[in-house]
Amino acid sequence: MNDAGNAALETDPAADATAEGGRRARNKAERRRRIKAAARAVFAEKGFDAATTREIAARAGIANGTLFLYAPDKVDLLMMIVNDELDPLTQASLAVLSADRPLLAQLMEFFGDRYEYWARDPRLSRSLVRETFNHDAFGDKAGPETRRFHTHRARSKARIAAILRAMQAAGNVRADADTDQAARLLWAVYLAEVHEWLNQPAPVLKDGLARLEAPLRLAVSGLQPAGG
Amino acid sequence: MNDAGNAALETDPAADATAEGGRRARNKAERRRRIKAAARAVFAEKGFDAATTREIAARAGIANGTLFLYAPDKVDLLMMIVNDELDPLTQASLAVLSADRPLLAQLMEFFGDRYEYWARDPRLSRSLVRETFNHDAFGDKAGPETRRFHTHRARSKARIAAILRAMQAAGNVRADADTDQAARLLWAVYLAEVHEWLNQPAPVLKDGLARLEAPLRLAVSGLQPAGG
DNA sequence: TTGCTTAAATGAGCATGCTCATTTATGATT
DNA sequence: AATCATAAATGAGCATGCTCATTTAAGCAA
Repeated sequence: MNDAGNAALETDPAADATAEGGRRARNKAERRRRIKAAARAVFAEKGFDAATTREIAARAGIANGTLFLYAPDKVDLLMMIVNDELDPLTQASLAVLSADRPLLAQLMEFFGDRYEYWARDPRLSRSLVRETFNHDAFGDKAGPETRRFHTHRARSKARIAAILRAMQAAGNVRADADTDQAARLLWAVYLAEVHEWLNQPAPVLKDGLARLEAPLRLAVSGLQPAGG
Repeated sequence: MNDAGNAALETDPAADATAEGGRRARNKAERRRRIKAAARAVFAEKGFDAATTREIAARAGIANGTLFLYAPDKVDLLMMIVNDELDPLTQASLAVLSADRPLLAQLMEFFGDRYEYWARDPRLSRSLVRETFNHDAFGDKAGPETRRFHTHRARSKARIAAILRAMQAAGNVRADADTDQAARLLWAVYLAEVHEWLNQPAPVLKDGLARLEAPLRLAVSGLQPAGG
């Protein structure tokens, strides 16, 4: 990994500690990269529960204890990976929301992108959704990546509420609806449905989306302007 | 525990194996009782996570391994207790549902009973709700008490759907609504809200119910007959 | 280069949920 | 009562997530 690592060349520290910081910083970044890759691989192969932190550490080429200097617990390893993959996707999905298009269709697009992601590795997604519900304690025990996940989820929820407010201003949503409550409702439906969908032996994307659309439509119908 | 247990009196098996079965059956029942009591106590004192199966076994006066002859895993111990306490409550709540009274009020009563139960020991309830979401695997790995819990939950959901159908027949719910989907929606709201409520440092019953009513009202409004 | 300070890595070890080969109790048979 | 078959109980032991005292490496000053 470090091809300039013999003692003779090591006399000048600057020779190795270039550009982006010293050796420490670079070693740390490199290790984090290897840990992510190892965790990704082992989780994919074995699933979250069967994966052991020992195997992840071994495959990353580090000692067991070292792993826990980079992630406070196993869950945070999973969140680390999922955050990296899900964040850009979420950002893209949120960007195309608009006040001018039908609410249900937009919701289905937004949630559909997530369903598509979950469908790529349903077993791992099932574990993630499970851990999502754990949200244990009141923030104390959660690792940084777990917190990141929930922060971004809250942002998404808020963004949906904002769109609802915009639609309200445009007259496409009942004026007397509480948009925050409505966003909570919609998200609750999404969570419950995705949970149930992923708890099937072999979740199929299309089936999941169909199961989602029905209660979502029902929830949306309560938001229609009077006489809609 | 067995006061006729000396050898001299043991010559006649019938002297001890009375009424409700032989010694084996009675020992088993007695042990199950002690295990339940021990688990109840330890869970209440330490919370689910901090409670150890070793302490439960010790307090029940049995060996460690014996515990797992009576419950396949720790979660099933919790479910055993909760089922015993929650089942009568659920049955009573379901019994008073009727097609003639306002939907929202009935839902608030039904879910309110559960909130009241959860509020008695929020820490333990939090763990239970968390495990509820685990519903791991496709039924394979779940213990009998865990399965009992989910069966009864499904029954409750079905009962709500039935009430919705009755209300539909009475003209109090939109004729074109899918009552099964509607029940799913309502239950999803309940789950999401109870989850969020219990994840606060000190959940207060009234607050929780207030937070529940809002999105529930919204969901119900989508079920009103046209022009309601 | 030599010390020295501090950050980082290490791996033995702990706690705990659960298993399983062995031991013990129970009930039936003679 | 003696013998046997089977159900049940036992506790040593395993796997694994995580900790922490100890060791090693990195940066820096002289």
